[in-house]
Amino acid sequence: MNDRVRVLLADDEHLIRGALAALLALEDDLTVVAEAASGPEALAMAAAHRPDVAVLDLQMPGLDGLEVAAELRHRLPECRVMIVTGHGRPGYLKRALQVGVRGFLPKTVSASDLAGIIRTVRAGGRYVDPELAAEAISAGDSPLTPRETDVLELAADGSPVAEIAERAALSPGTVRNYLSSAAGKLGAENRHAAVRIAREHGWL
Amino acid sequence: MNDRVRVLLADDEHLIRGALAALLALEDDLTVVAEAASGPEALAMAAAHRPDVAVLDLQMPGLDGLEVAAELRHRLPECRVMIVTGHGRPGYLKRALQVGVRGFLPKTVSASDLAGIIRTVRAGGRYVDPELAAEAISAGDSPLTPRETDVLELAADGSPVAEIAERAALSPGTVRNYLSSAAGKLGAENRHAAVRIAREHGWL
DNA sequence: GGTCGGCGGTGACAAATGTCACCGGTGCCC
DNA sequence: GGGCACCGGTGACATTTGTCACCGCCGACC
Repeated sequence: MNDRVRVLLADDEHLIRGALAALLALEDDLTVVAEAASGPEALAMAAAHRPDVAVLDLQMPGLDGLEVAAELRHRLPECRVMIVTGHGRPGYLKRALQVGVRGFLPKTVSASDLAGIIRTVRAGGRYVDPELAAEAISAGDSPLTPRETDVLELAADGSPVAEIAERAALSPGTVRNYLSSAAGKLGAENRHAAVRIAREHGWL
Repeated sequence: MNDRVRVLLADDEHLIRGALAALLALEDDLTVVAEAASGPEALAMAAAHRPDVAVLDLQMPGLDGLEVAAELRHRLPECRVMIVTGHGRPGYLKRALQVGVRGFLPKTVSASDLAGIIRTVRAGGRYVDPELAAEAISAGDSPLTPRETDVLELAADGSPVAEIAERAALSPGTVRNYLSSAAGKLGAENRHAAVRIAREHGWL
């Protein structure tokens, strides 16, 4: 395999994306074949340029990195996907691995590390930042049922129960039961603290 | 002035900081004399290297960009300060200008723009991203009194009123009055929605 | 001096919320 | 078939909360 590694770079922050592209261009065996500033754009560029490795920012307009990764898995199975994140909460990592992401790292790594990881992933390997991995493991799985998670998510903006019930097409009593149960499982004093705790663990 | 512009770069994300340093190094008239990964480190490096321009990320461990900017203003008045932010909420901009920041821009600008803005700021000019400026102006000032803001901040983690009252050394009744007043001013249905709205406007 | 806004407080009341017990239905697994 | 967990719901109850009126005390401003 003497071809250069074809890389797709997706990040909504031009400054970072441009800088990254410049740095990766310094590596002899890497070529940035496409750049994107949003989720949908990343998908389009991937389809057009068929990169070997896609480096996706977690937070992007339109579709976030995980959604793009899930799509890419179906549309371009041979393309390896890596997620780069600013300040990553655990939970994202787990979801990322579930959609077939091969690399997951914070932006605190150095550029030369990034290049090395791209090569590793290209060769079929995996890389997960040790610190994020440790956090994810210690955080564990969400104790909430799917429905509890849904309702808690609807409660996230501080809406009163009546509104949540309407949006969830549930009885207000049921909503309160779910919220009470969720708050109990999370050790929160009320649903609002529960939202915060779930957010911190990446369960929301 | 044929000296090169001495730049301090502070960002907790190595990847970005390194990439930025590499890009700025390509400019003939700019020199990155120091890098920092945290607020306190930024202050130390600034004191040691006395840069002409400090480029600070808004969110950093220890002290955030605004706090560093405020300190620098006293300790190194001749050093111009610029703030770079990922996804900036309005309100930060206003506070930034109040502590004497000369440039305020999102990370969506290009590297060449950044270099140009560094030169502008170095020459005594100012630069504020037009989009952020528009948001800040339309957002306007906080309608909350200082005390209301304090109490709302204590309510931000979802604590019950009794706990807020204790932490604020206030009577529970007074706390409820402040929260009610704040929610009214912000058009929120309850204090939790009020917290969210205040956050979105950068008033918290 | 008077007015006004912010601060801190009290008391009372209505509404929202949290909590518990309990119901039926479903699907899964042993 | 019997457990068991999840879903959706009802009703009752105590607590928390939001809301309002009203109090005094400052300090600023006219």
